[in-house]
Amino acid sequence: MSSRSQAIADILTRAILDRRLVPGCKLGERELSEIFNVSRIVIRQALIRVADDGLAQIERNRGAFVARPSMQDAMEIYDALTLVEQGVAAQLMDRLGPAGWAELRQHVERQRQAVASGNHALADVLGAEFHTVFVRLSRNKVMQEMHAQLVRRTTLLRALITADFDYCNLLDDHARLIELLEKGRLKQAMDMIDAHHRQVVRGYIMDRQVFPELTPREALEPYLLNAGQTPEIQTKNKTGEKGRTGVHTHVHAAK
Amino acid sequence: MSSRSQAIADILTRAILDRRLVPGCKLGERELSEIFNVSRIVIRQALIRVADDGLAQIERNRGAFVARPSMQDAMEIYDALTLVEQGVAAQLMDRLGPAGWAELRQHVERQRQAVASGNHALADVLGAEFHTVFVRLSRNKVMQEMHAQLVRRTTLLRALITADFDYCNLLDDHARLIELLEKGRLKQAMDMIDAHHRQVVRGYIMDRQVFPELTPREALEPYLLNAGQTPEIQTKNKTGEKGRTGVHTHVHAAK
DNA sequence: TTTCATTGATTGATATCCAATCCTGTGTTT
DNA sequence: AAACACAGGATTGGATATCAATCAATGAAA
Repeated sequence: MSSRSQAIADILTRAILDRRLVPGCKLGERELSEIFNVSRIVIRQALIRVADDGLAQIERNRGAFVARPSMQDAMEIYDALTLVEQGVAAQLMDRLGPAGWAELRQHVERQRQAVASGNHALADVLGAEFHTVFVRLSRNKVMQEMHAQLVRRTTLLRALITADFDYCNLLDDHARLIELLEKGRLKQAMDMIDAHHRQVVRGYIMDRQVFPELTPREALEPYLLNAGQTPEIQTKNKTGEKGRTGVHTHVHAAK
Repeated sequence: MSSRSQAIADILTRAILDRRLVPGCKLGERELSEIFNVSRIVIRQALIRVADDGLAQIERNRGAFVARPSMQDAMEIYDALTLVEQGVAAQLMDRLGPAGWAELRQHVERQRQAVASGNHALADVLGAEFHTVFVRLSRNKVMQEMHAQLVRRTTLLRALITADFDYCNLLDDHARLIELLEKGRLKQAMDMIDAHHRQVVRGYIMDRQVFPELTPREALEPYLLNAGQTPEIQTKNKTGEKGRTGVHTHVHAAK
């Protein structure tokens, strides 16, 4: 197993992507160290990792906060995502074998079945996963990691916008993309990817107020099930928190 | 000013890219902490940053080493770089204004003058910088950072290969790329980028033995000029290193 | 009411200590 | 002599306590 700071960074990442830790939420070292029952140093290392991934930002002498990407950031992220997926599409058109196309079609089919059976949660996951599978078929780990990071950041964006529609569930887009690529119509496929993402960005309204839904402790509790072996700490916290538990703004105010 | 660990990570990165710290070189925490005169924890945080960037790898309970990318890694990195630069080329063809084209041409011209005046060092830097300028003109910070990371990794690769030719100095390629893009010949431009990179990878011979050219202390000394204020530590090290200074393999043996 | 100063809290960083793990050298056994 | 086992050293991963620097918020003074 890797280091504990990596494990904690993974949990924080999950919590952010699950929108349990919302953009602007303060990630205090002491608070997190008490939650995970580790020292502040491990937390710092975890925060460095999360910040390097673009999901948090560290301000000197102020602390770490869940990232609040701007509209400009959103456009840049989607532009980059478009670029990567278009490039992968071009590569796959040349290099992908029958087994690969079959896997893609099978994935879409599974999602179709999920939609048909009313399992919207699964359909959502499969819809988002399509892009990941798509890139994985390029058999390029470097590109996979780059793409995955971009996807994580788009997922974070979805905490800041009013999502009118589930863009990932556009089954038709995915199915048509496969069809176009197999027929060698690269230009049309790339335009579709571009339109796909442009449509999403156009729907963005980023002035939505983000307010604290959960405290970090509440947000992170579900991820600690396996490692929770110190109720003593929790009681200690309850008794030791004194008066500062009252009103706690967990949202980083815009400057 | 950012944190100390970030500054040290930057220095380590520079030293790796300058090939003063060669692939496989062990980056011991204690040794680095003595070199930079900081605590081991700061070094750990710096190493995490460098490793996240792909220039080092951390093995649990064994320590950090300068990354030794495989031939497979090299191909994937260049594939990704090709993909990104092709995508940027396509974007620039649509969106770049006259000022942008002028900047590109001016950059090539400056490199041409450097070559003409025999300043090969400057020509090298400008040649490598061309790709960076190219991507910067996309005005997409996300993509810029992604591209910069890929470039750093290719730079690391050059420590592992026998560089028969200076691929970045192919002035003609750069000039022709601009010309093609301005004329709207996207397909040809993209093929040129692909050929450019493919040519480089084909020239790679990665079974070159990497042997320790410098100890970390020697490698990092030039970067410490501004912050060097503790000769006391150095003398203490000299007297305190005892017998383990003898033969020290700085190269991580291949498994 | 505005400005300034003090105080409290948090971060950045150090030093020291301990446990776990890896590497190595030595000694023993076959 | 070769293979194995074991013990010790060295290094990493981590905890804890402590201190300085900085930010934020409160309260006092003009």
